[in-house]
Order: sequence, then C-alpha cells, then structure tokens
Amino acid sequence: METRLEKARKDPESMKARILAAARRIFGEYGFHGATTRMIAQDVGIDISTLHYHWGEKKDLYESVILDINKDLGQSLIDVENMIHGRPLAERMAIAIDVMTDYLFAHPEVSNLILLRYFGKTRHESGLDFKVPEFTSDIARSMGLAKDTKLVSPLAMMEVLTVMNAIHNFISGENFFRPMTGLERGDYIRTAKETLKFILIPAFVQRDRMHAQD
Amino acid sequence: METRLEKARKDPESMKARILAAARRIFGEYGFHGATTRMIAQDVGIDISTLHYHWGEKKDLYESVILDINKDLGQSLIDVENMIHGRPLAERMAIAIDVMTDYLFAHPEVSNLILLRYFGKTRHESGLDFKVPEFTSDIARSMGLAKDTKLVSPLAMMEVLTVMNAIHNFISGENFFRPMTGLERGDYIRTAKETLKFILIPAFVQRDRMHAQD
DNA sequence: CGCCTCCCCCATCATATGATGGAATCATCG
DNA sequence: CGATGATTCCATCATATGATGGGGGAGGCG
Repeated sequence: METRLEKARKDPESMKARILAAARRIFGEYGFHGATTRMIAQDVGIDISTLHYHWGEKKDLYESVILDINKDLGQSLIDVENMIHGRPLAERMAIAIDVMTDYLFAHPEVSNLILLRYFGKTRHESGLDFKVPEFTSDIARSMGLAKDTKLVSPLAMMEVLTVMNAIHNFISGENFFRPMTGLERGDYIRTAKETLKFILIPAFVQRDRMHAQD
Repeated sequence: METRLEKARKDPESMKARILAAARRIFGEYGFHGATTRMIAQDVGIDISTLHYHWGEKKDLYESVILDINKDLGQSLIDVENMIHGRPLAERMAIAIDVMTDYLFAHPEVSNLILLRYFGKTRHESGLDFKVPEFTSDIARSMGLAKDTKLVSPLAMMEVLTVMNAIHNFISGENFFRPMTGLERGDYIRTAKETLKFILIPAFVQRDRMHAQD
C-alpha cells in the first residue's frame, strides 16, 4: 500500500507535497513545539483544516517529515559513498565534507531537524527514530573505521558522530554564527568547509599512516 | 540595584534560586516552547502563581536562565584559562577538553541551552544574546589563534566554534548517542573525551609546528 | 495582641493552538 | 447535464497554557 508520504514525494506540486515541504522548513526552524499547524498552513497559503485533511494530526505530520528527511539524507550518503569509493582516506574525507556540506546548505532543514532531535526532548515520546545508528555505521565502514557495519565499536561511532555533527553545526547554526563572523553567505560556506577539512582530516590521516606502518 | 538574578544566586536555598535551577533544567531539556511554566512549577513543587510572583512572565524567567548560564560558563572558561596558562598547545587543549567536558557533563543544561539557542528559533525575538562572540574571541586568543581578542579572524572564530560545539554535542546528545553505543555513563564520558582529543588536537598542533619552523 | 509585609496557593480568566463538522467548490465520469 | 467523490474553507469546539486577583498564613514589630 502506498503511504501518504510516498504519494507526496512522487508529485512535488501536489498539495500533500507542498504541505510537507513547508512542514520541513517550519519544524526545522522552530522545532516541534515551536512550530504551529497554523504557521505551516499559512506558509503554504491554505487553511489548517486542509492541512489536517491531508496529514492528520500534528504529530503524524512531524513524523512524516522525519521519515522524509531520513530518505533524503540516506540517499545523499549513498551518493557520496559512490563518489569517493576507492580513493585514499584524506581525499575521501575532503570530498565527503565538500559534497555533504553543499547538500546540507541547500537543505538546511535536514541539519536543523536532526540536531533539534538530538538535543531537545519533546513532551510526548515519538517512538519513531532517526536511522542515525545505521547511517553512522555505514559512514564508519566507509571511513575504514570498521570492517563490518554490524561490528562498529563505540569509539568509531563517536568519531563518526563528531564528524557529522561538526558539519551539521555550521549549517544549522548559520543564523547565529554568520553574523558573528560578519561573512557573506558564500564566504561563510567556504570558510566552514575549509575549517571542517582543516580540523577533521589530520587526526584520521595520521592514524591511518601509523596503521599502514604495521 | 540588585537584580532578581543576583539575589537568587546568593542563596541557593531560596525559592527564587530553586525555581531558577528547575527552569534551567526544564528549559534545557525541552527548549523554550517545549517547556511550560507548569512543568517548572511542578518540578519545584509549587504553584505556577508562585513562579510568576518571583520571576514574572515566562520570557523573563527564560532570559534570567540565559544570563545565569552565561555567568557560569564564563567563569568556567576563566578557570580553565588559568589552569592551562603557559603550557604547550597540545597540553593546553587536552586539559581544556578534559576540564570543560567534566564541567559540562555535570551541568548538561548549559550545553543544552546553548545548542538549542544556536539551532532553534523562538517565535518572539528575544533581543537578549549569549556572550558567544566574547567567549569565542577569548578562547581564540587562548588557543593562540589571535593576538588580540578585538582582532579575531572569521576563520579563527569558526575553528573555535567547531571545537566548542564538538564538546557540547556529546553532552547535549547523550540521551541520543549513548544508547546507540551501549555504553555506561562513565564509559561514555571517557570515550567522548578520548574522541574529542583524538580528533580536535592534531590539526592545531600540526599547524603550530609548521609556524614554529618559520 | 493588632498590624504589617512577605510569601504562597486556589480559583479563575484570556488566549493560543490542535482539531473537527459541515457547507461550498471543483473535477471527473457516465 | 447530473451524480459522485475529492478537495478546500469557514465556523466552531476543546484543551493547554500563560497569566492574574484575592485570600490566607507565617513571621516580625509596635
């Protein structure tokens, strides 16, 4: 059976899809409790009852947004994986950082929603989870931190989380950080990439070289 | 004139202080919109009207919490600065990471509130800001990334933000990340420190050595 | 004691917000 | 066209939440 979410993703012009897109943005900016169905409806230019007609209650819409984000992020990770396959570690990481950063800056609500979910509770438990563990394991394998996605050590997971979160932080914190730096958006993005590559790559490359010596 | 906040900080047993402490926790967990005055009052074991009696409207209480957090964080940074003064860079960073991580794990609402403020909007503008720019500049100077706190380059600021945020992320994301790893709390904290030191230090040390060669 | 001030709670209000029912509109198809 | 179903909006409800007024009590002080 086709879910509402699948239907919405097929036709981006449909009302379902337009509501979903607006919900991604608004939930991403204000979080679950900070966003109101009225804000989302107004953003689309429709009545709230239309929103309820298509997506049911607020929590259902929110969970659909999370699923949607998950799909997009998972696809991006696959794309990156294919792009960097077979290259040396430093190059793999540099490309991954560049590509993921570009993707996320183009879809900042992805980073926003992920981080807000990490760091903020919601009054009612959602039961629904990000696929963070799977994604993290995949990246760990891709970075050569684990042989098998089933056997990723806690240390490796936390290393991956550090890298991914460092990227998300710059995207999601743009509204706060960019005014601090006084940079234009383009410069901010360039500097973010530069900073991320400068800080994140050397440690892994160094360890990689040491292991190669054995 | 003594502010309500100053009064509350003097006597931690006072009702004012107890409410403030609860507010730090609840706002930290749920964010501004996710937290309700009733939740905070219930946490203290008092009526909401008592809360309003001491702190006025919700937004005022929230801003007091932010000011309170700022003072605590600023003091911690000063403590760390004194502790690491004069040592070589790698050592300075390792100690700073250890000490700040311990402090923040003991007061996770500090990280929570900071990150939620970075990444989530609130419906009404607060006008009140974290002292993030000043703190960031101080750390930049302390890390040798700038001669003067008045002249910190955007690049240096973003490097500092990367480091600070990496720490906050592990504290604030514990509820999400620790179950992923299956670690006990103590092991989680240890692994977080290890990971942070492993990733964050080498890049700066490498660059420091290169500059020393000049 | 009588009065005052400070502090706290009960009852209540006002508004924001999630949600729904039913009418109106539009498209599709026989 | 006329029937049918899908979609949208208007009016309205129910609840959660922020906020307030007034009363009561504890303690200090004449």
